[in-house]
Amino acid sequence: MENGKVTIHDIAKELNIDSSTVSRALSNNPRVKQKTKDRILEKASEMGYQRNLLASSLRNNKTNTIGVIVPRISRHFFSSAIAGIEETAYEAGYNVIICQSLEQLNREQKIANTLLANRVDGVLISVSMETTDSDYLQIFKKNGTPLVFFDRHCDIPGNSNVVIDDFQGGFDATEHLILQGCKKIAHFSGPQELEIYKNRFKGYKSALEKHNIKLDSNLVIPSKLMEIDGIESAKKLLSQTIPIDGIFSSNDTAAISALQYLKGKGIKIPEDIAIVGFSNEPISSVIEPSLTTIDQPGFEMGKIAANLLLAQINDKPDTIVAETIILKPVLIKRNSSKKISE
Amino acid sequence: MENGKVTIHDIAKELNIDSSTVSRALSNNPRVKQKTKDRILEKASEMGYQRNLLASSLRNNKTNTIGVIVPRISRHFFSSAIAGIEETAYEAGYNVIICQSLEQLNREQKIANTLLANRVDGVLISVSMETTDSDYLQIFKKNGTPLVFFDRHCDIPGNSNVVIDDFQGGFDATEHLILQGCKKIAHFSGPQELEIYKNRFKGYKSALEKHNIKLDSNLVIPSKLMEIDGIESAKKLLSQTIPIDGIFSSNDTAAISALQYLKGKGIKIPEDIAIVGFSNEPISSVIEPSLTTIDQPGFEMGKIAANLLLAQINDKPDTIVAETIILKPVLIKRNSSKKISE
DNA sequence: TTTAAAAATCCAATCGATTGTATTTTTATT
DNA sequence: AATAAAAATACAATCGATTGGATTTTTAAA
Repeated sequence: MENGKVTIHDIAKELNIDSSTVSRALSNNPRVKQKTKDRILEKASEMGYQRNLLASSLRNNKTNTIGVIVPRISRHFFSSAIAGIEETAYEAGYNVIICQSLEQLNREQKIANTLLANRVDGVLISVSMETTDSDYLQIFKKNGTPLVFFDRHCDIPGNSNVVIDDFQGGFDATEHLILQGCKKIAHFSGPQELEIYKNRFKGYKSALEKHNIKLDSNLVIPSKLMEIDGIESAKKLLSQTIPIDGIFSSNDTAAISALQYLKGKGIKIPEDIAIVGFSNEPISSVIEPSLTTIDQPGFEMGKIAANLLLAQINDKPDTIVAETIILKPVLIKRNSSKKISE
Repeated sequence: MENGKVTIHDIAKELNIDSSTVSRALSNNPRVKQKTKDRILEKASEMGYQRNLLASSLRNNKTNTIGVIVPRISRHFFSSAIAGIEETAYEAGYNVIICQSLEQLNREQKIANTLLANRVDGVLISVSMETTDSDYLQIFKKNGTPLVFFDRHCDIPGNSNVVIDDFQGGFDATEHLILQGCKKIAHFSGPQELEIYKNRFKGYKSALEKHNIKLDSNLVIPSKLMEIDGIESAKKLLSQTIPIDGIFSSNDTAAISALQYLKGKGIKIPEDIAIVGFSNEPISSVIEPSLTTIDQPGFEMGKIAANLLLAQINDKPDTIVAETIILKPVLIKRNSSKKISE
């Protein structure tokens, strides 16, 4: 009371009954008579009672909370995924704790520990660019806390993932450029330790191969695909004096900054160089020329991932089966790659 | 142990000592001999011990966690503010729970209750567009939980706020249009129950007055300033047959969708109609023509708001003084308003 | 060696809600 | 009215960490 918080004991004292009866009344347990329930409920609201979830969770060994770790909440794909996660979780009576690693491994590790210390019932994660070593994630298995990857996943046996078909996405993006007439297609690749970037690169290679274009490793520029990296990669390409006519970037961020840089250098997009990105960030439809890209269904991925996680939380530990759900990517054709009018 | 979670009692049993000694050792209490501490610490890490923060917080009546409620995490301004909040909070040893109201009052209320039930030590809030009645926020005072507003605030006596000078921002935006030669300036206004939109509107009126332009209430279009509202508002303006030559929108979202709509209608921006937005979302620098807008220092606001909140958390309840910190807005001149080359 | 002081450790209550078991009260039956 | 059955409520332990006070052990001084 003094600290402003009313407990079931305060209510019990006021009504001269036992706190266990109050507890049962508040959770509508049939062991309490309706008349008593009414008295308790009224007194509770009169006193401004609010259940202490810390005590409740401690006793029940369940927090009804799931944690979400993403690189950054400001990225449209991730905020869409979070929206999907929240919708699913709220419907099932779960709360969601959102955390961002800011692409830093050490932050990601700290967050994971904090979530576990707070005894979340499960965690959804899309790992940072630095998470090339996923050993630390073993702690989830040790703790018996379900973990589900979405989008940026690690290849951990026995773990569930929700991803899009990155290989197909990379293939479609690259083939699209080829069909538009590009012969010398560069690729902005992300950290190859991450499955998604590895697979997008594989898709790129496969499309080239299909169309009998030889892979030129000088045209593959690895980076972390940040804004600055797009510019640096574009510079590098220009300095190489190999005349390229297309770029497939593993994300929109780098594609957009490269596009702006190249435009500033007087290079015509798409006439001189066609560009395709990946993710379909909102900015990609606004920039001029608008950016051709691969759409990732963030909201849907979030919902599916949350459903998978909730299933694991409610299943018995032995019953859990690892699932990997692969969604289809969709090529969004815009002006940055329009060499041929259809 | 069976559920995978090691407790201090498990460690105590292993070492044949009391759990209170383990607890003290883990928090480096001088009452425990160094040699014992070493044994305990080693055993703890060997067993994979992790402090149960639920139990700890319950006992200490402190969670070292603050809650943040924003309309949407995907808005650049808010994610910047969150970054500032997190930086400040982490440095001070606090965790942050991020929640989004999605501009819905009932969601905002639920979130507030959940945060209180989870016994966060304090809350930072930027209210939804629907929060025209802030009565429910009284629960924070009743609970003794510090609450600090940032950006979208309510006028609650005794509460601290961190805002920018919205009046000045509205004034600067409008005067800028006037100085560019606009005579008929429309205004997209937000919900007038929210202080920020009221003040931006006041700034608009004041600038008109200063330059002897009569306010035409037909040119003031109220809405929730969502993407769709920008388009609807633009349509409405065009249908009125009053020839306008400038628009000051209370946010970038509506400004941008209006700009795109008008462009689609063959109207030249800025030659026919000049546009100024508010917030400096990243997209505003990419769109063509780039959008003149008012920059809001989100990161800085987040840091200041978090510092205010932390001070309140650590102060004695009687010592708390309500503060309202007003930051200066900055006009970012871009092409959407460039009628006169300087 | 005795004894006081200091250091180290243990005991037990507490935080607030939950729940199995025990007890009391009410209702129904004879 | 007596008694069994059922309903309602009370008691007490528990979840895991913390902490004031009591007890034991160690160290130092006499």
